[in-house]
Amino acid sequence: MRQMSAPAPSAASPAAPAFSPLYQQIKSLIIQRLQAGEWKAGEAIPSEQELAARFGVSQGTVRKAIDEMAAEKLVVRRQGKGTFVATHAEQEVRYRFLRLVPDEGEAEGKLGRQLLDCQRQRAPAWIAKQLQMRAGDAMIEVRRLLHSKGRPIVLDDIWLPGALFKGLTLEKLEQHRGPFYGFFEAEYGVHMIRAEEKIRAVAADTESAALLDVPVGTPLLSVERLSFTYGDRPVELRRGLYHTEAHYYRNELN
Amino acid sequence: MRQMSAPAPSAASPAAPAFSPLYQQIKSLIIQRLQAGEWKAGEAIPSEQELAARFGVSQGTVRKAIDEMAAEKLVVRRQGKGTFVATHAEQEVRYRFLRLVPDEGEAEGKLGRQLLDCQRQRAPAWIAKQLQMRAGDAMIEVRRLLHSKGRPIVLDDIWLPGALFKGLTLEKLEQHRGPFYGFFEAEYGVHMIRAEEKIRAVAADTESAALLDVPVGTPLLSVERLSFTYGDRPVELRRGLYHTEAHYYRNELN
DNA sequence: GAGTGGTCTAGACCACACT
DNA sequence: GTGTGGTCTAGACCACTCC
Repeated sequence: MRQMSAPAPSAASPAAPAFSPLYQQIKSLIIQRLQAGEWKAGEAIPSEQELAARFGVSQGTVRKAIDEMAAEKLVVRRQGKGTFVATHAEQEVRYRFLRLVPDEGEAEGKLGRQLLDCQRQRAPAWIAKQLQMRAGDAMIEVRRLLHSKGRPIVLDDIWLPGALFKGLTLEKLEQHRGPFYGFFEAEYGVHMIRAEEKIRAVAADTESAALLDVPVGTPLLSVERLSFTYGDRPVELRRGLYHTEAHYYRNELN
Repeated sequence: MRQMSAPAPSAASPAAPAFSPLYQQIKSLIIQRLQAGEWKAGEAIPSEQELAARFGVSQGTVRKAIDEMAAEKLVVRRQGKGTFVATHAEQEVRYRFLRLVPDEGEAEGKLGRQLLDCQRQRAPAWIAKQLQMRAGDAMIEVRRLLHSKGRPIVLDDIWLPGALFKGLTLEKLEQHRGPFYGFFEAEYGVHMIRAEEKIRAVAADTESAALLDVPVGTPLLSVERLSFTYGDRPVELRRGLYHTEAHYYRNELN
């Protein structure tokens, strides 16, 4: 592989220079292979030496590519062992995207899970738009409650593209233990690597109030999350209603 | 400077190995100088070559130290020009810590600012604890409103340690244009480099409802922010109440 | 001991900004 | 042109894991 240089001025390339450093190109190639499922979640990818040989670049260049991927949490480095495809199934990073923390005792204990519903539907326009599908396309909706110390804390409404999650049923979800994202990786090869959340304060309506066991009108945190897989493809939309009486949403600003 | 190696087994060092890579030591040294105010906000720090010579290490080692500092936004690299002390005063990063976004039109227009109050007080226990001071120590409280398109959106209550912000008055705050954090840097040498937020949904009480021009009981986002300067020293506590009818709090998960 | 990632070095060359 | 950060290389050695 050779450094891509700036286009010659005489060449017919009116717009994008399409230039990028070697290590970025290497990074893209590795991500392509990740996306293709060449290595499964939790497995080791080839060593830096081997990748360097394979791509015909120095180890330092591969290293810089992998450094960025580690920073983006696409992979995890382990000294002496290798570099591994990141997974939501591991103990340390379970509920990586859940920022809800109890007021007392930093470490949230085990969360109880109660599945309410799992239906095949046609995507309404506002959901289809965010998931980059067409209105009316097949979509799966899952609803569930999370409990902490026996009390309902989170009411989640989850929407998934039907094309990616063929055969997903309530039974399958119930059989699986642990977070959904670990299940999605193992069962459908869909890795959530990044998400955007829109947070608002709303009042509980009659249905959510009943499910969360609070009076109608109670202020709740509405958390709308759009999750992305490789290549910035949106693959999940969910809206959570959080009861923040004894919990809070924790965020770090840098 | 030489690599600090693991302690000899015979030496009397029962606990902490106190080992760290060279580039981490360099990073600490540079941060110490930042903290000491050797270079002011927005100024250039010495070139990588010069720092390497000064510390007696290779340029690559200094580079790695500065890479981390750039990732933590302590410093900003500019190719061809140099490396600069990060500042909240620059146009691009103003309101770096404010995550509130209007529903329509990603780019928040100019925010109107209305100062309500600035008082010297004694810190109550719950504030003193978070700011790592003693209850009863001198503290400054500032209250303000932020407006968007003429409507009040944010009600902020800000608490600062009196010892660090001597002579801060309502008049001084009013004279200054732009975000508080730029003002704090320029006037008091206090750089906010990181913050933690605790977010909940609450109901507007009579006072906040009046100030934000909403009915009592309206769900509001309560955002409690603890900001830190170098060395993880907490130097500001604020609580904001956000009206999220036409705005939302945007967050990115990685 | 062999294999992996982690650190450090020295030097070459490129891209960019100022003057 | 000079000086800055940005990329790439090649090689040495260290730290950790597993056999």
